[in-house]
Amino acid sequence: MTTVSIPAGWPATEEQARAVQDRLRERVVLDEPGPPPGTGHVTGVDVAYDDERDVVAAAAVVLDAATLAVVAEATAVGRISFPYVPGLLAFREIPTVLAALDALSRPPGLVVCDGYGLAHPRRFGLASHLGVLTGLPTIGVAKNPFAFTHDDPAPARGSAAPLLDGPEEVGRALRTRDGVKPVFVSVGHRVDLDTACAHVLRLTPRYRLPETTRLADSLCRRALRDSVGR
DNA sequence: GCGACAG
DNA sequence: ATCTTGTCGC
Repeated sequence: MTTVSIPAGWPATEEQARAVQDRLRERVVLDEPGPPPGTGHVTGVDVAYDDERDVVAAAAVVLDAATLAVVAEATAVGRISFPYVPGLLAFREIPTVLAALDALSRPPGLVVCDGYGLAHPRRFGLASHLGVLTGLPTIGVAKNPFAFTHDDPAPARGSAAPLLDGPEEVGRALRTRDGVKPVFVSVGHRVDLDTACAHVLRLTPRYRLPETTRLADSLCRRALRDSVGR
């Protein structure tokens, strides 16, 4: 497990953070299909907080995309680098997530983030931000529709409906289990939306949320507990 | 102007 | 995100 500090020059205000997003957004690549589902590695990243202690723990879990077997894991802890502000989530999570990714012994392949990519007020959510900084293909899978709208997908697993920001499609409400609330998929970097959804369906053989995020979630919570003991 | 709003 | 035990159900 590695320890990270807040990077020099990290935004200190919302205005600065939005300026960073506006600048980095130009580097997002949207014209690649992305890695074929079921091949190579798929990596889940997630973060847990202890606001009381000002500590954040991140985890990265690498799965074999064909079997969903875990092939590598890493964690990192650091200080909380930004308050939670809707639309600026990346500034709270990214330094520690980058450290966890760096600590992996295997290449991550496609990275699955908790949250959004293109589905973002300025079209630059956490998944897009992480993709631009690492160069890796990324997608976002969120549990809530944020401020976006969507029709209810048909009840069967695999059904989907556009996730809309006004008239613009920014992602997809994707039903991963029969009759269960959908997840909200959006493109991060170097992956198209159809491919992103195909990956998410392969990652949900049993539960609503992808195995990647389930495993990363439990690992970062454990790392947070272990960082102080309890 | 105010509230809502990924995690 | 987080506060939080047992409990109902497959």
